[in-house]
Amino acid sequence: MQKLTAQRQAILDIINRSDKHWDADEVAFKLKEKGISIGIATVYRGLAALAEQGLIESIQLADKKRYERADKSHHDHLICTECGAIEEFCKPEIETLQDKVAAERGFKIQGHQLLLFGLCIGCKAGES
Amino acid sequence: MQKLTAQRQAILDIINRSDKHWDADEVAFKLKEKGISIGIATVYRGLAALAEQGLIESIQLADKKRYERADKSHHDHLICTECGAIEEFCKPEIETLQDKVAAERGFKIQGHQLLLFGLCIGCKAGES
DNA sequence: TAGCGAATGATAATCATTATCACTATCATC
DNA sequence: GATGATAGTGATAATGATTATCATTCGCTA
Repeated sequence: MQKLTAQRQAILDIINRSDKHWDADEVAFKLKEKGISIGIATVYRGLAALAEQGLIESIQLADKKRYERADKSHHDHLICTECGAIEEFCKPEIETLQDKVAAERGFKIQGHQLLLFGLCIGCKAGES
Repeated sequence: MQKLTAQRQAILDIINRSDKHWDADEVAFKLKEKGISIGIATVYRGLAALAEQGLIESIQLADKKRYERADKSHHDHLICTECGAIEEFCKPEIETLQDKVAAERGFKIQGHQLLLFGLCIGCKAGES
């Protein structure tokens, strides 16, 4: 049984207070900044536990995992390959089509991940 | 300028001859099996080069990259979280919606990745 | 108060991937 | 044919995110 310990509450608090997509290091740094001392392994375990309990959301990028607040409606992500900015979007029609695909194949969906890679409006403007 | 060296041709040949989704280790093992000796770093570089040239396709999973033949029409993937099987599907309507989302935000799409996670038909049947 | 399961923290280990570096192959040009 | 420029190779060290280990500690319940 997972526990919501003081350390995990501190992690949750940081993530809940912003719209950022945090990685483990950033969370650890923020904790240090706030004068809270938590081992890096505990940060990783805490993030995994919170995500498992549905208290935060996780997205898996190529190199690392990032976590964000869970109290938002479901959405997917646009990722700028130039500056790394992460934007969110919501397109229920896409989800509907995904469900249809899965149903056609007798596949029981547990989750999905849709990432769109490209240039955000700012980086597109700065392109040669 | 990228070159299609003998090593890279050997790698390409392996991938083109099957419908598997290969990771670097599997390719290296297959090469060894065929009596071809290629350094592991060269396998990684070869796979990256071939993908960059569009001769093979790459998909980024959570833990590692996998590569597959490029001479298939575009598709996305269903991944069984139980047995690791990778199925392919094609849903042009989803791509259209993705383009629409990007256009709405002035985002210039370079690529995308859509993964559906769940239980394949076999594993679903075997569930308790 | 004792005992149990879960969590913590420091640190070592893992694993895919990338960097380094000395050397080689290819190819155009002198 | 020699020379250079450029890219590739292979062995191996390094990187970086994450996970495992293990002794210790916390919060509970019997």
